[in-house]
Amino acid sequence: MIEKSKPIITPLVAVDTVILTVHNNKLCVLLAKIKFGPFKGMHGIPGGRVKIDETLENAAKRELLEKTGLTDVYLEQLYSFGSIKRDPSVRIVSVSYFALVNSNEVELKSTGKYAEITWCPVHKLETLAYDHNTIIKYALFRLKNKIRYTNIMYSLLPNKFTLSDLQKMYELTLEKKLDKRNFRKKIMSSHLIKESGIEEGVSHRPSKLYSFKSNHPVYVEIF
Amino acid sequence: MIEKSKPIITPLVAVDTVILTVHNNKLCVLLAKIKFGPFKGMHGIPGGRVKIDETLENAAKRELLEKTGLTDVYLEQLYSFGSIKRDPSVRIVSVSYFALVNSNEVELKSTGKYAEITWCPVHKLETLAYDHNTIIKYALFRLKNKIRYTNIMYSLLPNKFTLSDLQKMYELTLEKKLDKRNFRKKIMSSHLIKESGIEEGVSHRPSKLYSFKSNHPVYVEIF
DNA sequence: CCAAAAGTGTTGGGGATACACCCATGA
DNA sequence: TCATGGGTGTATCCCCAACACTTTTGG
Repeated sequence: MIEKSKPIITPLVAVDTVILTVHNNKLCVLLAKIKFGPFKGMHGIPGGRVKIDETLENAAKRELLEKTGLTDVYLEQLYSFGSIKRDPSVRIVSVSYFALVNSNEVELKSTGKYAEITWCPVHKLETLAYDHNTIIKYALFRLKNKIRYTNIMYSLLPNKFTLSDLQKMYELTLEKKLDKRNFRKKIMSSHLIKESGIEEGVSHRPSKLYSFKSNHPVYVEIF
Repeated sequence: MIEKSKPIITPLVAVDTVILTVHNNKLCVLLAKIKFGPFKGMHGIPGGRVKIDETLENAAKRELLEKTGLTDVYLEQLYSFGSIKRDPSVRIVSVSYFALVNSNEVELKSTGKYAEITWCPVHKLETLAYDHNTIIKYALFRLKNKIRYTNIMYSLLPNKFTLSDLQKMYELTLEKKLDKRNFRKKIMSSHLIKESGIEEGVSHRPSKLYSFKSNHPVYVEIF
């Protein structure tokens, strides 16, 4: 399987992962400051070469684990980008993924290749390395659509949450206010979540807590 | 950019294209009989390695041109498949595309790598080479969804067509009968097509001909 | 009793579905 | 005049959007 003494005439394969969360009441993406190469000093989403003996998804999971310490989150392949000069130094095809994480469960870790790692609001992005602005836009587009007919919000929220929490997630993602009564009707009629206790220690009427029935993707019309 | 005397430790990159059409009143996929390699003798969708100096989309267009002689058809990236053993002899990541063509405009051409090329009804598929059954299923899923909110049927039909022709395309793709009156109302209110003459030489009331206003993808809610 | 967020019902309009008959043409 | 497919309108239902007040708790 391994050929020797041949020039590389194939594009290389990398995986780039758009890791999204809600942090400080804003939809954010995980960015890393790049230490080496043509985009040294710029920020970008984490990524790296796919090893010969790992699947694309496993490469994305490896990246995710390194940067966030998380394993069981929603992860989905987005699109493959193959412009010839997206990396000016070498021909790389990037298979992009997007992940949804709950920022409270994450401790950001820098690793060898990156200088620092931060959450950056998706609507205040500087110019990023490679074609990463494009990739993030694509991820946001996909996310906006997908929350209308799946339960993938489970991956953005803690296990138990209030309906107001959930509504806020939808509002931040869709970038618009939603009507509270209609929102609740739709969510409840989707049967994706179940009651799961009562909030405590708040100085107002305590809300019911809910949790998703499934922590795996389920497809149902919601909106 | 080209490194010498190093073992290849990166997966190779290929493009596989699901070419769909309506032929003999059935939704069909273009299959090719494979001449060489581990799947010799089996059928599969056309594909091949991506060259170092061509984009993914251009690789798919090249494949399409070779097999069908067509250039200006609807072509969209589907998904990238990267199982480690999808090709048992070498690690290949396949970026899949799907295309819609009008079978009347196509003359199928065999080329070096493939023994024969045929249209095969998508619901009568044998077991194909690689993971090509999976890829085709994925393409059909995408197509079924996409015709509900885009004009991509333009690529499956001749330039001028009747509303009955169009309805038949939808029915074959969605695998269900549609109500004629409601279908026409929805299509007309989408404003995607325009009147374009009258049918001639039929032994019944001649139908109006229509054509798509745009032969490029347009997104509009239809169904 | 006040502040703060939770929780809850009704109405009206628009779009989708269901359904059946007349029309234009060639043979 | 008949066979063939082309072409059209209406009634109903359901879903969605719009909208404001009461409830519960802690301080």
